[in-house]
Amino acid sequence: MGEEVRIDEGVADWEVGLPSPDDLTPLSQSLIPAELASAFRIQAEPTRTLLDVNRASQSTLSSLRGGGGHSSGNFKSFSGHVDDHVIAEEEVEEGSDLKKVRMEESADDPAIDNCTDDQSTAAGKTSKKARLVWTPKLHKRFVDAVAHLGLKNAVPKTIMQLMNVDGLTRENVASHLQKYRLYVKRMQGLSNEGPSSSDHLFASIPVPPQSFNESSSAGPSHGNGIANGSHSSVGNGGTANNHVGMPMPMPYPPPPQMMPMQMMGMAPHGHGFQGYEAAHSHHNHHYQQQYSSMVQQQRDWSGNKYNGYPHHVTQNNNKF
DNA sequence: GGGCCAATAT
DNA sequence: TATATTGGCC
Repeated sequence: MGEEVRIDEGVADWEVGLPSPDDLTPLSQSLIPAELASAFRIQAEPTRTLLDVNRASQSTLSSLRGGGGHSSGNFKSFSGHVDDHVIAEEEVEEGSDLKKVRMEESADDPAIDNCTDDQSTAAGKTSKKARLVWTPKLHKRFVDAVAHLGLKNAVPKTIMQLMNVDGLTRENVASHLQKYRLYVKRMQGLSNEGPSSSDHLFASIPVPPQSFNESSSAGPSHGNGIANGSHSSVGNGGTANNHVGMPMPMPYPPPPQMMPMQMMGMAPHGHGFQGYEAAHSHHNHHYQQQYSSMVQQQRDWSGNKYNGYPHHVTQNNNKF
């Protein structure tokens, strides 16, 4: 507060301190090493000139502004503020796999005296927290996992294991699970009513019918109240809602063995994958959100095979 | 330690 | 707003 941005003859103060053009990787420069590109069958970008880049930018802009808008204006303006360091890469939902993009937060600026905190410390390693974005696909996997385990076993740890997603942590799942349970409870509560306008994500994927297997007897002597909620057991009684009687992903609990999903990567050979979900197509999803799927993170996603995406990022993507 | 949940932070 | 983190509790 109190910081004023003065604009003088087109030059704003905020420009001070920004890296000079020379320090930046020009857009016209390909960020993908040739070997990498060929490894992923990525067509080598024809060297672009600055002019090309500019032209492309303009056409992008005009298409965004123009009638090109697919849905109601829902695009993130880049003009805004760099809110949280989470930058999302648009995802092509159709048939495409998840992408994870890690943006390096130029946490630089040691110059900024009072860098209040954040997690400085850590010797140089500015590890910013990773924020996982639950894309429809990821969520689908999550729901499937929950469905496969009985409610009883659907705990963060097992869900996480079942999902078998590379950088996913128990905390990620726990957090999501918490929210998901709330959503499910709400839905069951008012057994008729569409989703509450929020949670488009959850609404787009039917919540699986209540536990099948899992002996109901085993009372969760544990503290949690989920199992024995006072609310009417949703059991079959619910009937009314549960929109589509969605075919269960899997009839019984045979180990689903989903194929590991790499959040960002995809097999070099492209679309052969996702067999599991492909089976049940509900073309009902029309999400109107930007599906930014990615995780911005700094920690090493141990287990990750690749890290980058052919798009940007990866500049200081060391170790290989 | 793991899990649940509510509240709170980012 | 969505996700993460924390604290209390079992």
